[in-house]
Amino acid sequence: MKLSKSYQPQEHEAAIYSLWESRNAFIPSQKGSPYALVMPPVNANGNLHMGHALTFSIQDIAARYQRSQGKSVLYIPGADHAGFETQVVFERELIKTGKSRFDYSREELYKNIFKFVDQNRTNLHSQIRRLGASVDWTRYTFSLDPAVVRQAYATFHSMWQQGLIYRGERLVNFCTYHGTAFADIEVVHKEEQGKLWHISYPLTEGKGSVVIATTRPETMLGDTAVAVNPLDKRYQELIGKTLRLPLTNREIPIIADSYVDPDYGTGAVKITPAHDPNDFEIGERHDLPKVTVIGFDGRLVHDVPEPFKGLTVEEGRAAIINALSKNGYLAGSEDLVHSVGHCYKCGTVIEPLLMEQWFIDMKPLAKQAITAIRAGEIKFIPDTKRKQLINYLENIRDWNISRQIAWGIPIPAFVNENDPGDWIYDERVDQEVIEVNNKTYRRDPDVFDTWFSSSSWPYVTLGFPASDNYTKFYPLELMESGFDILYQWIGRMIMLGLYVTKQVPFKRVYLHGMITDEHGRKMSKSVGNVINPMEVIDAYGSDALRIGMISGQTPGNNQPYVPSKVIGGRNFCNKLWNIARFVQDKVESDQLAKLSLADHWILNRYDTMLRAYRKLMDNYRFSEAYEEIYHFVWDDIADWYIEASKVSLNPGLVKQLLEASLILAHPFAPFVTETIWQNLDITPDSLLSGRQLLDLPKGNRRSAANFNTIIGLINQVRSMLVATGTIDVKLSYPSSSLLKEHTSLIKQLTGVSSVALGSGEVGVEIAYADLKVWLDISQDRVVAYKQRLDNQIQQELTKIARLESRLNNPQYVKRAPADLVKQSHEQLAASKQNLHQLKVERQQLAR
RNA sequence: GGGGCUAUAGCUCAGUUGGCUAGAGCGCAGCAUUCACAUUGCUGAGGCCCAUGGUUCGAGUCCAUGUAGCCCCACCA
Repeated sequence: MKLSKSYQPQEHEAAIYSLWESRNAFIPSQKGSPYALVMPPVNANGNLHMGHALTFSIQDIAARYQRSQGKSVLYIPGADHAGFETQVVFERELIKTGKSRFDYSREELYKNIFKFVDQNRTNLHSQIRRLGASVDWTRYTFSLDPAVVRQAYATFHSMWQQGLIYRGERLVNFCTYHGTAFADIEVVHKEEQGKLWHISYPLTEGKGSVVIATTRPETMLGDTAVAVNPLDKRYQELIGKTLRLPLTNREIPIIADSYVDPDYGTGAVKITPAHDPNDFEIGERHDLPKVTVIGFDGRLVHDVPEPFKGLTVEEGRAAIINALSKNGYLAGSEDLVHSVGHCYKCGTVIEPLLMEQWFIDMKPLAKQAITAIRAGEIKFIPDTKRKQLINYLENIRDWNISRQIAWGIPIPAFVNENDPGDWIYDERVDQEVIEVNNKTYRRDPDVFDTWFSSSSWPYVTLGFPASDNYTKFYPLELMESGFDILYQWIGRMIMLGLYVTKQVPFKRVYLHGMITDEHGRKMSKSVGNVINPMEVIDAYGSDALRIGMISGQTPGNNQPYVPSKVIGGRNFCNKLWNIARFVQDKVESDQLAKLSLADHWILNRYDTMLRAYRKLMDNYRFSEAYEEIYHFVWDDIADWYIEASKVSLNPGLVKQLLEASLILAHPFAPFVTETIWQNLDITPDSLLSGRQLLDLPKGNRRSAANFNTIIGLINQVRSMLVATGTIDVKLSYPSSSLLKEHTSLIKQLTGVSSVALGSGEVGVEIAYADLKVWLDISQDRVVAYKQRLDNQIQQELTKIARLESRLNNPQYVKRAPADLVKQSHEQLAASKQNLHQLKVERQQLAR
């Protein structure tokens, strides 16, 4: 097919992806050493966003580059049921139809969400394809696939047996709107303006009272003690005595605990073990009863005096303050800013509530992980994330894995109907009640935290425990993810991976930042600055989006979405396209002619660039590697080599260079490079995808240097022409074979009207290295150019001064590496030579 | 309270173990244009690399302190 005038991505992308799939291009080659990476499973409840565009671009560039290195690359796609997240999205849809989750049984809800997710998944798959991700669809994994569930159960069971999982009544972070508990890590803390209330609790015996300070007066109804610091002189006498709890008349003890800070508030703290994590611990230490006064609906319940029963926490607070004040118990208040936990989805204040849940004892797991990370078994890009993760692991707390929602993997545990302490493991989760040893057991209605199952991702996707894939590809070479889930996913994968497989799950972690809008603000619907990656693809093409994501990108930092970078990428694709058009028009054979100076030059450039490119790609420095290939294609090939080819064509070499460039650019711009490949009759049956980098012959250095001199001279002439604003200039040159050979090129690229051999000095002289030419420009036009020359002379003089002082410094000569000193000498010599030339030229013009 | 990040051209950002005469894209100014490409070509302007001190022959890069932004963790009642 004849290539159109410019690259139109929309006309080719879909067909190209289908071609790759139909030719099994992304199934591991089985040749070469294995290289595996796994796509972080996409939440199956919405559309791809810019973060996905970034993450898949990075992963896919790595995957495609490794194929070009001859590796057997496995890149596994997947989706996550995303338990709570998805249920929230689904609920929002339900509310639009006038229903709520309470209109359905758990089973019905589960089925409906499954349907919703299933539709969404197909949509997501097509979006992943549009981004060009070279994933092996035959190994696609969904987090509710039997294998994933089986592994979650196996891990749960074995941890339970080893005592790493326990069930206990603890204070959990409960969202009263969503009706479920969360892990500590999922709670969002916000600074809020609040009040510290001072309340006076009278002594049971005798006169006097103790004034306590609290931000949550409503929980006083559940107080079971007041604590003071054992060393606090003010309260020394009172320890062991009792107080009468206002509004309830319950008697509570004054206890001593070193947790209490005598300098904060009044130095006396009310203790509510059922509603505050610290109080819970103090309660455990002092064996205090736990009085629950807030229910799972967020209302005051249970052991609460009548007037307050049924009020919300907020209403209760006001009512209690009012009652305390009326009865003379309120001793004052002060403003304070404190941090309050909120549900990360709906913003409801998280209530610490007593609840029985399944917990994982994280300390031993974290310890193993820290050891492995410290031993360097996992490389972090950037390395600072390693320190952060270790810091987190060192302070880790137990992980609550129970969730009170419908959408998720049911916990395979049953409790004896007649003995709440008798729990057994059983996988018959499709039954609510089972009989074991003539006893009736009822299923735990809860489901696993999604992260519990997704933390097994690196090995479940490979078919652990018994599969060739697992043996061959585990541990993964690369885990690429956003740094926002460093703790909840990366950390847990490492811990569970070590626990289950006895190996680290991956050798390298690459963490990208968040995509913000152009001014560094988070993309959010309410601000209205969200950009849909599919619309960017519609407008500029998939390759352009990938390049926009990757150029100027560094790991570990947030990065703004900058449209101009996408446009730059689009333009680059078009540049490749037009180089291909030139080849299609002008190159009729693959005959390799005798190498010209330009040929030697471009081969030299290729060699230099290829080495830099490889080194950068091997070190996951994609942005810089892209710059290498970008400048090679645009500056070297398009601006110089193709121009030289118009004068003198070496068909075989032009073609080879195009092929080589396409292979190099392919990881960044897979669609346009493959489209060109398919349309150019170069090896028609094969795909570009998967081709290995080409080694081309090296150019002769002297020949290359000679061509470089021509380039320099052309640049000088151009500069002069622009500075003098002249047209229709005749160029003459003294006898020189180098110049003679390139007269056409010089004429074409400078735009002079003629290039001819001349013996006399006409007009102004232009010199570059050992070449000189004359331009018939009258002396009076060169004022601007003279100014430029003067500037250049000045620059050269400062440079020489700097180099000389450096070389006159005996310490430098003594201590700097020898080759560096040698280089300085060379630079100085070159500078002096250059200065001389500039001066000669300047003198010429001065006449 | 603990941990971490950022500060470089008008904008958005690169700059690996110190060797920099500090780069890119976009933007800006001027010129060109039927010849692969206006998704173009050419020429150019534009920077006390946040501040101060230190280490070093040499610091954008390393160290310390400070200033200004930002993120994460945490049980300040």
